[in-house]
Amino acid sequence: MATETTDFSLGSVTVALTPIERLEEYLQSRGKRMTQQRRLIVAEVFSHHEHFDADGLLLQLQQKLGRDQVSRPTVYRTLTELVEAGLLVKMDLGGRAVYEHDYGYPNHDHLHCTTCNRLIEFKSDELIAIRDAVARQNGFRVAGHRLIVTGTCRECMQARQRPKRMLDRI
Amino acid sequence: MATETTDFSLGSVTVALTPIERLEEYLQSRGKRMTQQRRLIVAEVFSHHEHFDADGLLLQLQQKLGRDQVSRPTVYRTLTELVEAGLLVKMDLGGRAVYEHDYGYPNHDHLHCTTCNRLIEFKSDELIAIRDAVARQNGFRVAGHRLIVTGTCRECMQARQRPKRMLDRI
DNA sequence: TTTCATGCAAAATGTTTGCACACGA
DNA sequence: TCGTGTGCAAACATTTTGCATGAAA
Repeated sequence: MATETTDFSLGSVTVALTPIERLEEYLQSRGKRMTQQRRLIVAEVFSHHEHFDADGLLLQLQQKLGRDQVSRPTVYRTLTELVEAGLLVKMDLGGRAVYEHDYGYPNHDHLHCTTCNRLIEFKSDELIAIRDAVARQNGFRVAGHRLIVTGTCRECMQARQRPKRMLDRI
Repeated sequence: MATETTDFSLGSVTVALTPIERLEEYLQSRGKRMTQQRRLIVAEVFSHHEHFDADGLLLQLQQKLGRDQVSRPTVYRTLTELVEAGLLVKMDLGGRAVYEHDYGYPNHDHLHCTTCNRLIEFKSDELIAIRDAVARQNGFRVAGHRLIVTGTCRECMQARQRPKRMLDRI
């Protein structure tokens, strides 16, 4: 505790528009339309701050709204749009696409526990500085980055040490 | 040039065994067998240091050896083994699995040009230091990491500025 | 009233698997 | 020989697409 002084925790970013308003703005600028399905998807996606995939989102929508509100292709198409609109970021984790909030939330990176599959977020300005220095040296124009540190989280390490109480979290 | 002093270039690591010998050792320790197909795959994979995917490797094998030397499932199964054996590392890039050498080659990260799809390698000890500090603060046991910086490489930036000479590299 | 978006079913993509036969130790 | 590896075909999981219908602007 004494030697670790840098703060890797996340704050939040104040934004002028709600996610739905932000999407509306984006859609209008492209001659696209705000639909009932897009509203439902954005509302669900931004109702909590967790990482999710297309299938999980579809399931949530079906459970909360009934089976016939939003179809699978529309979920995929809308997720692509939300990424284009800057509301979400997409990352590839073990073959499937995982999404998380990018709007109203600071840029950050992840610790990925390969035992319980949890993602822990952290933020580091020093990392950005290194990234930009490397890019500069290579004449590379940075658009963004994705850092995923894989390993085992505290809970799973402890669970491994006392194999009495087996956690079956996925 | 004057302000950039840190060295991000890669060296190489001297190893006692050839990749095939290293695989042989791994296979024996597990009661598995060295086969003609595994030999062919390892030889092809380590004949040059480039990033590749399963499909590309299969194509290379078919072109150099004829169509009936190694099947697609065997390529996939063997790639999985080479990762387990520590000869290769696997990463997910835009939905598909991409492999690269891990044996006889230092750990490193990548700049990914989204225009020409090229991967530029770099190495940074400072990055490792930050990674480990974050992990320590979270009680996280690090197994490894994957950092991919996305953007546009020098050549594609230049090509964009003078749209005369169109590069059609993929 | 004209686009654009949706849903359905089917296709495409990338990867994995069951099973009979082949082969290495 | 004995058990592991292979190839084939089929299954699989995820994501994308063509097309007719439905709904925003």
